[in-house]
Amino acid sequence: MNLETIARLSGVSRSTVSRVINDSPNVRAEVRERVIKVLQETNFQPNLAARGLAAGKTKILGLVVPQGFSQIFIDPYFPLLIQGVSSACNAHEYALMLWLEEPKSAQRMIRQILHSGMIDGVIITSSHRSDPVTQALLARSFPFVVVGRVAEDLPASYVDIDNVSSARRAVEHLLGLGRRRIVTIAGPLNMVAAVDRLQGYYAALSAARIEPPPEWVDYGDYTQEGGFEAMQRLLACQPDAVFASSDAMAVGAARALQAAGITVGREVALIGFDDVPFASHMQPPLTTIRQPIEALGQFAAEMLIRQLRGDRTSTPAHQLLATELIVRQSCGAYSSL
Amino acid sequence: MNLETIARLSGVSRSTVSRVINDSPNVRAEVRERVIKVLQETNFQPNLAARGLAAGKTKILGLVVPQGFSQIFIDPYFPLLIQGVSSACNAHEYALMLWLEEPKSAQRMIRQILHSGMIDGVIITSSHRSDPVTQALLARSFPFVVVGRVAEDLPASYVDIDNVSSARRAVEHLLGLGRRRIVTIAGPLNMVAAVDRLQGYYAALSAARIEPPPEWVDYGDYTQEGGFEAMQRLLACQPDAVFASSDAMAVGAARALQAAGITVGREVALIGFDDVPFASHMQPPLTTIRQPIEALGQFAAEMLIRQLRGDRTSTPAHQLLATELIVRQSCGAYSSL
DNA sequence: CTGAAAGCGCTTACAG
DNA sequence: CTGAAAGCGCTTACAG
Repeated sequence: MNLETIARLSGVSRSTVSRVINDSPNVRAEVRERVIKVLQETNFQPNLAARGLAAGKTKILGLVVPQGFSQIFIDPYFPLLIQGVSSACNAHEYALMLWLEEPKSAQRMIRQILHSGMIDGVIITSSHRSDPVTQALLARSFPFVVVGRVAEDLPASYVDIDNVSSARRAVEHLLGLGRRRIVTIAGPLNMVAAVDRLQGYYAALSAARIEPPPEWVDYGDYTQEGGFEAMQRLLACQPDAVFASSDAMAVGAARALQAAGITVGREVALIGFDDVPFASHMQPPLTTIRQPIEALGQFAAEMLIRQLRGDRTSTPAHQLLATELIVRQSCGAYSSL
Repeated sequence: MNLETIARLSGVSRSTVSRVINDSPNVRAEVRERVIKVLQETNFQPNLAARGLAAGKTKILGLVVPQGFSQIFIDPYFPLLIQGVSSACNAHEYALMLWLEEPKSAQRMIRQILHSGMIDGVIITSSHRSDPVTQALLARSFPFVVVGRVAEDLPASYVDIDNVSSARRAVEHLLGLGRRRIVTIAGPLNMVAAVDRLQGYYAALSAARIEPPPEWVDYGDYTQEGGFEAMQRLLACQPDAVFASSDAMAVGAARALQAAGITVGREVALIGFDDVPFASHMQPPLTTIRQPIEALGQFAAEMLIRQLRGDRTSTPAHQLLATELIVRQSCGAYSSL
């Protein structure tokens, strides 16, 4: 079953069938209808390999998931993101290829993406100047979109949440509950999101005319252990609230607080960031900021598809999605219940 | 950069380069070496679209994830499975395409898989006789492997755990702890795994010369709510132990028990199945059976690749992987601690 | 063991 | 608006 067959069945040339399939305007309406009818009757699917070869377009998108990501299995970030990308692909008749980065496979992955002639564009979920994948994509001006904000001077489109204002909102919630000695466990500052969340923390305190001493800020690596250790150090500040910039670190912090005989939600209010499923099952359930992960994937795919349709030289697009404050018991808002 | 270029650089014909790339034996050793050297120097990647068109092979595998799957996000089954498939693909130089089933997209997905000329073979993660995807694959004898046992009379290769013996092991653990009134919450019996786990339950009791009355067996839909409701009904049997055939249902069961004032791990021992991350965070932590999910994905991909290399008419292969009993507090083994 | 040539199924200037 | 023809980059009988 190929174009030639469809052409014969509908009494036109192969070229015309191709035009109909690709929505070219240069087809007479009645001819178009005739061909479309045959197309539907035969349930025809053009051979993507041939199309890829002839036109340089395959209607296949790639998604690159960095290494560490898929290892944090308590966190459904990765499946939700895939879900979003996949549903956008479905909606736009694209197919999806997936690469989970492995230690030694980056070079081959780059080859497969850039030189296989198989992929129209790619979504990557982390990007910094030294990232070899980003490098390669930029060097060949291969179309791509990043999930997560990138440095200003990298000419790349991205989709992200507004980490600054989301973190600010979290801290403002604590302020609204009367908390004043609010410390924070920030993430690794080589990650853009970590920097932004810390900035949001400062912004909220500053607006409340609170100037946090340097000791109020400690750092973790986004893991429970990191949160636990940071919290132990922060206890010396005698905080009445903690903003942890990931739920995982909040879990660790809660453990450290409990170990010190402090009741979370009463003596110390605790707020996280992400809203992983486990957050609602903690004791006490964790107040946190929910990211629209699936939507991030969806918007990234749609941004990429738009970029593939239009001219590639257009200015990089940036899109920030809204987050949601999820109030549970750990911040003490319901402590009287 | 194409075969022609490589041919010129190494002083041979395009055909010979192709033979070297595809490990054809019909190349003189010194010529082969010369070509390989150029290949490495240029970091050449053959155009997969062209190869797909010419040879009908692309070195791309497909993975189909059924709908409900990706919605159970507390369960890392899906990311782990992808991880396994992906790492096998990396090891064998295959690339991976992914489809998450959506309500209306099955037909297009089938078209993309079967008729796009893009995919050498596909891994599907559920399969029953009426499944349209399975139907289509069988009808066209498209190469595929199933994760999860399929009915005897379906000529399909599969990888699975041994659900019967794993469930039996779980129930034997309860028996070994002196429990005798062991009830079970089975899964939906239209799922092969649910039937098998129930059979394992019967086998263990039968070997212990216990004949469970029909009331001891109730059913859930693998969700927490289902487990909660089933447990409420089972309370009338005055059980001293419960085998829930999924962790999610075990969580629901624990809640129902606690609501009835029963201490899990003391008055009633509880054991689950799956070992989702949440299992270890429950109160009390859940004893359960751990599945080697990542290995399932890996073995499925390798089985498929083997099938693609060999003749397709060989007998379907079946492979069962071992599970592990993870003993925590919910079964009461440590209740004296 | 090696090369020239046909062909895989599309798209797309080009000519009409 | 439509068709004949070239060409995308490979693989693979075929001939030597």
